[in-house]
Amino acid sequence: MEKGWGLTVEKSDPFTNKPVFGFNLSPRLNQSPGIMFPVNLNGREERVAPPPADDKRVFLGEVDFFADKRRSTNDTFVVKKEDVEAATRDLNVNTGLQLLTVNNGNDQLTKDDGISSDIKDKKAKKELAELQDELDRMNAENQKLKGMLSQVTSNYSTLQMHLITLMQHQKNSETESSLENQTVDGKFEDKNQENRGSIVPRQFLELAPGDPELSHSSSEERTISGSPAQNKKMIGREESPASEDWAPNKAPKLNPFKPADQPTEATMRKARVSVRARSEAPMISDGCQWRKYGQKMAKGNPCPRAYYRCTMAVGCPVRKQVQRCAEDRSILITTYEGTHNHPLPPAAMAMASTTSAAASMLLSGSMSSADGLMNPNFLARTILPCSSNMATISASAPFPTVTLDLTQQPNPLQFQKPPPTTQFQVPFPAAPPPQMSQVFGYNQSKFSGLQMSRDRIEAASLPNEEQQHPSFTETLSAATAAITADPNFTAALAAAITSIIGGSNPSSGNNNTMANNNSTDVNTNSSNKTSSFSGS
DNA sequence: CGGGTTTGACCAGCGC
DNA sequence: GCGCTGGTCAAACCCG
Repeated sequence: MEKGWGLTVEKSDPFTNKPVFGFNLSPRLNQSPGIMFPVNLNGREERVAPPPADDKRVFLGEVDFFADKRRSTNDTFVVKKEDVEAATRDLNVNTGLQLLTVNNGNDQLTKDDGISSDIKDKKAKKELAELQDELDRMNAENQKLKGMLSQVTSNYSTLQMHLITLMQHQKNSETESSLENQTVDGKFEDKNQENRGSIVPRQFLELAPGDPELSHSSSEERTISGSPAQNKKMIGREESPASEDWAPNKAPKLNPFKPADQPTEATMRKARVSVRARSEAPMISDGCQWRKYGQKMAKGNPCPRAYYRCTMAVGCPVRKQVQRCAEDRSILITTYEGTHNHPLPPAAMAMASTTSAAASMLLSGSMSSADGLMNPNFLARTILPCSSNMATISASAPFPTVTLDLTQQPNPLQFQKPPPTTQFQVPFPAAPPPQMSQVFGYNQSKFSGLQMSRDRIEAASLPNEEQQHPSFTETLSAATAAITADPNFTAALAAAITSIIGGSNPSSGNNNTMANNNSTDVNTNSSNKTSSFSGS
């Protein structure tokens, strides 16, 4: 090879701006630039087909292959100066590649003069590259095994929950008819009907601990907890006098179902909905009345975590935790747990519906499809296909948690160019077991509507009645906007969830009699959003 | 004075 | 068994 210029060519990823590959060119690069590039790889020449002018991806893939090979050698090849100029010109014209460096031929010659040291250097670098490749392979294998372990664990949990659910449903079927006839008046029966169409799955409501009506607890049963000392002795601290009104703690005792049902109930009760929103206020106003009952410093976060319980009714089991995000203290993380057992003003009812719906959505989704829980991210994408960056589901947390991240605006591109359709698969099988629809109190079409929000986006212009549901994009955008404008975001958030679930009007829920209540906590704008989002 | 907050103590669960 | 951590309790305190 004669003296000349070394030529190193790299191409950057147009999105990340990072080099995605690079290679050295031989002196004969300019021979047939429009057809084949002679590329010198590890001492031998190969020819690389130039990319189709309109398809960069093909080219990227092809050259990526060579880029891998290039890692095993740091050869720099020598070309003539005039060839460099021609090659550069041809490259720019034919491929859009950029000439990054041109090595001076004299420097190259100096390197070539020390043949032995150069060979040693090459050998060492080659070994290093091989070790690096080996390390990469091991890392990849490790990640693969981790993923497999996670899947197996999740799958086990899913199957376990599924089994418990089926068992409970069987018991429900056995006891339902008799229980429905035992209502003191027609009140429960009416609400029961409403619950079936509510966004809150009936099972979830039934399991709402301490709910005197929805849990079918008779007044006599409710008074059982009036013996704190006894309860504390029998069940432990959770039945302490101070917590006697805390339905979650006494639910196992009051539940008419058999002990075999309790694991499911505990899981349902522990489902949580976490909302991340930017707020300078110490606590988000969500329409409920809360009493602070504790504060702790949580590990890994310099900001204390505050514990609140709902005080709108004696014995309401709903709790929430409020903590600022350690990374960004302008973000307030509010975690809700439980279901209200009392009438609520519209704003509070919206949040109650939100948390219940989101929690039940998580639980029902995970229990209905092993595939869903096997990959929590997949489940999250499936539940909220248009907002994978806004809603996440944690299956590994101590309690299943839905996290709604409302700190950022949705990415418009994400909705205009959705991911491949495989990510939009409905977690339910095409024909879900009939007991599933019954157990969770909503029909498949509603849940399917949740999955079809992308279709709604695409067909938003059609004046079809069924498409008048706002897409999740629209809803969440509006919700986020509402939060930005007003920390009292309950209705907007509820609207988002409600829309996802299938557009059940919150006012048709079990507390619809409160819809006309005048609550000072109700934000007018938010209320309007609620009604408009769930209008159909 | 009633209701809410603060804060140290207590308990349960979990990992080592 | 021990220590750590999260969750809760409850007396003391604060405030309107």
